[in-house]
Amino acid sequence: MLKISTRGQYALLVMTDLAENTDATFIPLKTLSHRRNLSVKYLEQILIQLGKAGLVTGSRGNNGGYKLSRPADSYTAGDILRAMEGNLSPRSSTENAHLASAGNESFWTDFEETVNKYVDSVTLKELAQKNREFVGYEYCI
Amino acid sequence: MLKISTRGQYALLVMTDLAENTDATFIPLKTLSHRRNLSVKYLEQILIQLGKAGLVTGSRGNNGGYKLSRPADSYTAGDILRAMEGNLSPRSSTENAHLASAGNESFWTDFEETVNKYVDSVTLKELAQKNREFVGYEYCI
DNA sequence: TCTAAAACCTATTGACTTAGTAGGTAAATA
DNA sequence: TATTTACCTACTAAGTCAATAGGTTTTAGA
Repeated sequence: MLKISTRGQYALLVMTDLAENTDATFIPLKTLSHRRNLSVKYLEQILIQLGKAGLVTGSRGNNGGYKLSRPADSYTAGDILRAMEGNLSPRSSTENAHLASAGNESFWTDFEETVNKYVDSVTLKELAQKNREFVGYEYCI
Repeated sequence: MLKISTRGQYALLVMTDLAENTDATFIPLKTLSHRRNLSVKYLEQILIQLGKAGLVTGSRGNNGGYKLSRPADSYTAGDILRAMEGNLSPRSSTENAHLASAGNESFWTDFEETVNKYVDSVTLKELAQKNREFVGYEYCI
């Protein structure tokens, strides 16, 4: 159905939260989960996956938590979504012989390319900035 | 997972099959299903849905079948996919309050717009043409 | 008018995916 | 040593989706 999973969407949100934290401190899951009103256990799965993909760095124990592994402007939205969703191909990877009518193969590869090009045109820094603007506006009400 | 359902993919294939039929005759499901090696009953669901969307016209009884409702170059791939998938929004329509952090709202609306713009840039006629070229090539082996 | 061929309709199953929960282990700090 | 945190692994309940199946209605032709 051409949907990005909620996990992918949450990942994008949490990454913007981490991006707002410019100093090198770690932010614990508890704080992040509270900000987004999600269970710690659920967010955990997302951050562990982001960690395995190298996008965030975790630190255990007291004063531990998560932070971005790199500067915010070095991430694209695509980096984050692909880390959660796998590739962004509009076709299932389970090869289906019936569907392999290679006539419109290029339609699908171009489709995927279009999607990737878009999500890679937006940086995490930009997302965080927009988010901050919006939150600011919200607080002004 | 950003996938187009197999039904959507089949729909695109079947529509190209119908597009090759330039005269006004109806092609029965039996023929179409044989060409794509799919069960009649399964293809049926797809064509009924395409019919309800007005993309194909069915005729019952002897010598009945399906044909395109309009000339092939008046369809875009997007018309066909949306008829099968509903809208092509990368987010689920079931509103999730947690995810409504409108900061990156524009990211998602632009995402959808990018997808729609792409799928609407390809006409059924072009798809059918590519398919024909490929089949020709295949037969030459 | 009968018969066959076709579209059309509605339900169901079985496999898979996914959102969210839960219980536990390992590491780091105070 | 105790607390705080990340990290790991499993599970469940709901939903989606591909594919099958049994039936009804319409149409053309014999």
